[in-house]
Amino acid sequence: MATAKTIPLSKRPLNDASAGDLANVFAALADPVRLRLFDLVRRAGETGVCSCDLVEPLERSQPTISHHLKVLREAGLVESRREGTWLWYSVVSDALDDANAFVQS
Amino acid sequence: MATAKTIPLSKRPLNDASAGDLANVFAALADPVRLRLFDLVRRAGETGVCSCDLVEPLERSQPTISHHLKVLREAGLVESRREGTWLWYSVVSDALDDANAFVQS
DNA sequence: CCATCACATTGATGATTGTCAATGTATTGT
DNA sequence: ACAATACATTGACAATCATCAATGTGATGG
Repeated sequence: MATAKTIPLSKRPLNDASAGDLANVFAALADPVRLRLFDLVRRAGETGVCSCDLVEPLERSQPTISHHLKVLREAGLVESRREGTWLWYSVVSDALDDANAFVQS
Repeated sequence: MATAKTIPLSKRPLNDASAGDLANVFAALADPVRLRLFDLVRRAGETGVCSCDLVEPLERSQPTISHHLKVLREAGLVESRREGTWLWYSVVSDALDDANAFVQS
């Protein structure tokens, strides 16, 4: 007899926990400035981009950019590496896998 | 000589307008209840699902569900069709195309 | 016409958010 | 040690949001 446990994960409706996790990722992308930030970081590839080069093109104050980068970092979408006084941001690979799977199907 | 106009759209950094549109879509998905709502509606296929069947599984009040469905509708992700006193919700096909393209690359 | 059912709208409340000026904290070069 | 640079944190404010109780609206059936 078929029980809930026999239903493959992908066929089961979203439970509250997974929905919460996914919603956090989408929330990180739910702001124009953060979307453009992520886009710029992603374009920079493995090398990444210095956050000092992100303030001007986005026309926001330095604290605002810093705040948005923190949101992206805490959502697991980007990571930073110190190089002297600079911070280089790059995308976390596979960070968008769940989001991708959800939006795809 | 290469000018900005010769760069294909997909290779250009996100401008503010497209970022705003995309952010609106992600904002609609940035809530656990709405994610699960969208998931349930999508699972219902072309037929769609009566919104009366969405209140109980999500454990929210009827006005709250109604509010979230409105958000999804205004984001262009779902549409509704009247059937007597009921409203049947179904997904708008291709509504996630832009989001998919962004998350994919 | 009236009661009922399905759903939307209103109004209120507490929580979260985007933004910036001011300030704090590392790190580097002198 | 000091000044300068890069970035983070704090504190404040207006705006938006998720939620629900109460109420409104529109369709159906008797």
